[in-house]
Amino acid sequence: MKRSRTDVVAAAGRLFAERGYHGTSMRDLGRELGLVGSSLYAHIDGKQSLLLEVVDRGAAEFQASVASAESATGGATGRLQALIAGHIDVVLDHRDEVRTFLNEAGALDEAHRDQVIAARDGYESVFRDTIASGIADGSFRDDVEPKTSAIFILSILNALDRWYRDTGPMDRVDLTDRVSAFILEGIRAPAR
Amino acid sequence: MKRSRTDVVAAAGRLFAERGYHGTSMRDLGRELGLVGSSLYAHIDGKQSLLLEVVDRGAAEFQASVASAESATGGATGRLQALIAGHIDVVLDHRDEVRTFLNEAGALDEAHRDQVIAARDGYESVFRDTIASGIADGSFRDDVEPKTSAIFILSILNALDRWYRDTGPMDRVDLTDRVSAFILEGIRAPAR
DNA sequence: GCTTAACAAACGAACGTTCGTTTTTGGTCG
DNA sequence: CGACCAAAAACGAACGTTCGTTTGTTAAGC
Repeated sequence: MKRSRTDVVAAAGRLFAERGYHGTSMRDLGRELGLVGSSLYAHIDGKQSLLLEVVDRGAAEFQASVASAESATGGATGRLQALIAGHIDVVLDHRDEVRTFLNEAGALDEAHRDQVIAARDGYESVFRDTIASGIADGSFRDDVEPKTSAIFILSILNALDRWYRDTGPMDRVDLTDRVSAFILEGIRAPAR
Repeated sequence: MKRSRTDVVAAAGRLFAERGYHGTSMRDLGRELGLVGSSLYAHIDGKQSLLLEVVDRGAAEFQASVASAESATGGATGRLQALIAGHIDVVLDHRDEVRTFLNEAGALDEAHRDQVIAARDGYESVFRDTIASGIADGSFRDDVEPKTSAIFILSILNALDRWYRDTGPMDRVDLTDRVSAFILEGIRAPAR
């Protein structure tokens, strides 16, 4: 049976996401593809480079998403909502790569791990800057801290894949609306 | 040098939290304590039972915290704030056990993993019920979903240990206030 | 001096990876 | 269309290493 390099990377993403890098053996990965472990080396350099490829794929999805949210209209609020919607789609459409990107970067060698951390920080800064500009133009409260709020928002978004299923009672538009409402309005009832 | 069982469990928590269960070898753990790997077996049954003990310790901290928040005053809002403050203290005062509890439960055998999942769900339900009672008495908006909101709140709280340091510019009271404000009020500026 | 802790050595199993060989594949030509 | 063939893919066996754990023995503490 002919397998392509892409098949191997996809299967690696699945297993790394599910069991972690150290919890996945090359023989496990082979079995996932109906192969014996050593056969994988016809397609890839080794386990570590496989992890790198999966993680890079996750990072690239976020980068593509943020690029397309650049053009959002509706001021800081509209821009933030576009960032949120884009993030949700990335997390849910590329679960395995994103999970690996978020949870298994620590298994990379130091140089690549530092790259991932820098990429995450750059991504976070887009949220931070959007919040800061919303404070400046009066869209957001002036007592929120951009840095802290950005982290709170990303904490919610990055945890979505742990519990949300497209097959559940809530569709993705509902989900996005609820996330946005929670972030923008909180849960307290407005004073009457 | 005399080591106690407690020392071993504490060191295991440290390494499991930092490198993951599968990323930590018994020889690594021995080295952490100035021992050779096989010496650990004078204190513990094996690696798996060590993981179980660390995870149980994390679960117990949450249980103790929720028990002491039972007596909070101030209606649903006060109760929720007490739950938040308690959760923050548990996460930051028991980082290693909590991290292991949250991230490494998948490395447990199925029976114990199911126990952990049940414990987490029970804990989440306290948040859910508090939110539901706050909706019922008018403290919270009536268009929030208790289940979804509880998950959002816990997503923020469980991610704290990834970025917050007590040594930073923000002390723990500040942190707790910012988290509470974000959850209760959101970030949007109130209409004028 | 008796219990407890730590050791060094060894166990079989599993790890990532290499290697030489066999099988499968897709294109080319009679 | 079937026969051939180079290239690619999969294999089984083996490598050196590391894994979790067991065992018998030595050192340390009350």
